[in-house]
Amino acid sequence: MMSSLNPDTRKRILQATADLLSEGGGTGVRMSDIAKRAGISRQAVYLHFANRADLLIATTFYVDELKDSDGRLAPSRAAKTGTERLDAYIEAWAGYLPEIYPIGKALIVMGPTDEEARSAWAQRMQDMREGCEAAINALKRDGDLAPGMTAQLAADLLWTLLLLPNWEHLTQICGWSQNQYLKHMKATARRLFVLGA
Amino acid sequence: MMSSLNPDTRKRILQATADLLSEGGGTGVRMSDIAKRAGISRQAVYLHFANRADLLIATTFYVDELKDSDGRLAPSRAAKTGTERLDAYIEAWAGYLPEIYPIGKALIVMGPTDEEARSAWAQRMQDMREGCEAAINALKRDGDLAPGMTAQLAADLLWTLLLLPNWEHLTQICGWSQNQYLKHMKATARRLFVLGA
DNA sequence: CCTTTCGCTTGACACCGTGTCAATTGACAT
DNA sequence: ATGTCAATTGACACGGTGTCAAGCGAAAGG
Repeated sequence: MMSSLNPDTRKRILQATADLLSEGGGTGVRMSDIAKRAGISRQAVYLHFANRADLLIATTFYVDELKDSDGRLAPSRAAKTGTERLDAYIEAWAGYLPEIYPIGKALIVMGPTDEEARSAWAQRMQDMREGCEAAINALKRDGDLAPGMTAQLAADLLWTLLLLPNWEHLTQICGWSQNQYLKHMKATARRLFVLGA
Repeated sequence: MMSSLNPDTRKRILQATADLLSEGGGTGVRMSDIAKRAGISRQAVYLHFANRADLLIATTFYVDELKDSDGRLAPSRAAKTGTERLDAYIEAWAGYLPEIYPIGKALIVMGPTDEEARSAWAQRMQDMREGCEAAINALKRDGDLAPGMTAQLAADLLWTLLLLPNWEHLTQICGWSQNQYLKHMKATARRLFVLGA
């Protein structure tokens, strides 16, 4: 339907969106700003994307592709022990977070007023939960899940712990570096979920 | 400055705001909705509150007063051991969360576009951090802080763990009951912060 | 060389929610 | 009766999203 349009222009829009969101921390970016940055008219943006939510969602995929986001998960899948898998998964996610943060924040911000944006982000979070479950299940398979922890409970907790707003809070309000985030999330997860840690 | 206006009307506005936010989960409440519910004109709301952020902030105080929010903290302050204090603080906060949730969410949602809303909520979170620090410090005083934990690190983690979006996520997405939230947060905090737990 | 098509531009406009303003009403006091 | 005062009414500006119609320039095809 929109296949007749210039794919270069489309890419410039996506890049402009990603850039502006990064600069603005995921907020305060209007359609007109994006158009200006891409060097086209505001209306031309609507020739390529139905609306703002649509554009933001397309930008998440653009960023994923650009940064090879799922290549990042390979070490986690390759891990032998559950503990290794937990570590590797947190490492992958922690690396992904700063990349997806601006656009993720933008989606979260528009969530309350836009069902499309809300459900697109919710879908990503569901995917992320599967990673958490897989790590926890590997732990359980090894008999290394901490006592008093069901797989369900542990997955819920790990999932919640790793949510983007927590990363934002720890790095921006508490002043943690990315390395500290990674280190402390790994230590926290071990302590919470791994038997005798 | 606005003291000449009818205090009953002011109260009706605040109550209408609190009610509507509760019903709407903190989103989708417009000035006109509030006015209608309070039985006055939209403009009359502006006679009592300078703007939407102002009204929301006043509503937080109204709710605090209505629910005796700081009376809730007494058990925490009275706790003898650090572990007791940690438990009591989480209990107090967990009881507060469902009450403040709708209006807190509304403030969070408008944060990105309204500095007044943003900083009002940030202030509440700073106050909450002091409670976290006090509990952690009591633990440290008792020599019961888990090894590898500095007071700073533990306070950051506890603070983050208890943030409103996490409560929202656990109760609304993961389906935890309020009792489960309370129980698992206490268990998680003990496991993370208390020596040999 | 003329015409069509295509990707984009230009400018106007509707909609929504917030916030502002001026004129007015109706009740209650002095 | 006069004034004061809370609140009403209706109009309007603004900013951001989304829509529409007309036009323009370059490239392609006869």
